[in-house]
Amino acid sequence: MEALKGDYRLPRYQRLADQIRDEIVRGDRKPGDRLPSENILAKEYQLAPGTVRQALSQLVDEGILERFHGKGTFVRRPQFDKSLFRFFRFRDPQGEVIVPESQILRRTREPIPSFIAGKLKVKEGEFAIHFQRLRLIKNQPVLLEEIWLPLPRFKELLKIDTSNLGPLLYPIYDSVCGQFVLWAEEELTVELPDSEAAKTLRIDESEPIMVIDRLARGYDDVPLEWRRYRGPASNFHYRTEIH
Amino acid sequence: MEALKGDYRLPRYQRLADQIRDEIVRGDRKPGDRLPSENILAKEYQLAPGTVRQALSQLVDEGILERFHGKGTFVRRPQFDKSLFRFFRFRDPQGEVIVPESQILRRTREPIPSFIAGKLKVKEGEFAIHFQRLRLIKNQPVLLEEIWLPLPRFKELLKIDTSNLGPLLYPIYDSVCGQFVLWAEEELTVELPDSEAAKTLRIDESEPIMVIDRLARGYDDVPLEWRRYRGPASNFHYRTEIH
DNA sequence: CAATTATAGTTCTATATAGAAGTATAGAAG
DNA sequence: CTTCTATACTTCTATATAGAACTATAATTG
Repeated sequence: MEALKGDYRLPRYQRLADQIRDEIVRGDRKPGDRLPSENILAKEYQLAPGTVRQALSQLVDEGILERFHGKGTFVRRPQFDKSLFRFFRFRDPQGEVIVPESQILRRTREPIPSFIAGKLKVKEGEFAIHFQRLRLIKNQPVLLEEIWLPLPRFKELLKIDTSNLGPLLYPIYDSVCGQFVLWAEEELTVELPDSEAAKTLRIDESEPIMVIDRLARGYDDVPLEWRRYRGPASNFHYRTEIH
Repeated sequence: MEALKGDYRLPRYQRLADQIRDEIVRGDRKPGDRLPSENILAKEYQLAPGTVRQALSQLVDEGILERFHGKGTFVRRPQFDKSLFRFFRFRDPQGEVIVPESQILRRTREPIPSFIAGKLKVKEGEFAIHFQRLRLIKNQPVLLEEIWLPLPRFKELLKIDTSNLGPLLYPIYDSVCGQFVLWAEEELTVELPDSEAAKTLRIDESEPIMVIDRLARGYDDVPLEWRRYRGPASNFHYRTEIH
């Protein structure tokens, strides 16, 4: 027999949804966990089954839960295997998704630059993890990646071995740090590379590069990761949907 | 006393939602129209109020209807005034939205090129409207636009005066042709301009340009419009969200 | 042992009902 | 005329209930 927390003036289904979302955000319920059945939740909270169902429906719409007829309701686990590159939008000239290899150049712990601190909503001077990765296709560099992760949250990442990290970091964030990327915003510009980037990408400094800044967010829209891609603009192919 | 059409094996709320969506797609109900109240719909179709409400909720989620507490349920009208450039994603270097003027260079009726016919799901050789627009900021060309519209659907557009067309075409599609853009997909590449485009944009042929292909879709995801933007890649700023 | 059947648990669909809360309008009161 | 009040209509919240449809497991049957 649980009690609903939160503002009593809000509708009951809303308060229940808030409460369950909170349990997930705080880590009390983890991706893959099954929730108590609708009927059991109804009894626990002294609500009608329909009210419970309405609360769960809202969380399903938010992408936090998923339901399976006859099986149960579960905290949603990202389908990294299914849509491998949910956020990876680069394509070859034919429009097919490319899967470049990845090679980690650096992993350091350093004070976060103020520009990125602002994006990640972190105090200036805080420490962060800084990854530098090179993405290659047939040993030809195609992308240079700078990745910044705020530090208390991702500290486990400093411990693990970087050599056997695959190209997909988001599943690692999930499994190692319990951090869960739900959506992201990206900004694209075309620039000329600085001399260091030109050298790493093995291009001339006069060749334009595509710059993609991404801010990835988790539950509650909290900023989790900032990254910047840089690669030769020629043969670049980016695809997106607007709703 | 109406009867539900559609496959009788589908749930009733689904059949009702399909039916109402169909009425909107066919133009029997137009943006801004108010639907009969939930109770009246329930009586008309011999359904429980909750079942009707579930059907309407689905259409609200799809973005086709909107509800107002105490007022009624309405066919959604796009908020062109509110988010002026819902699909316009170019920004200045500071990230602010730019509103370039627009100047229509051509409006012709011609056979649709096969590449675009495929995108618009139209038979090759069909006729279409082809707009060519130039977008300028302080009389400086920044974008060249090619717009293709399939012809039976947009025939009213051939009649109207092109001189007083504003920068926003989608409200025109809605008011003049009853066509309603709901979402779009875009593909970005960087290329070198052909000599004609270079001349129109007043740039050198060696200066890279950003190419954005957009396919805009309406109810039922039917392709409505194909357009291609081309503009100097420098000072380009594109922003999007991925979910 | 393998295949079928029964059973219990889950979500899903649907009905019926009641009152709260917001909106618009007509009429009364000042 | 302006303001308040009553009324009717709308969506919104909530309860209670029943059975369908789907899943997993245990028990039974061959």
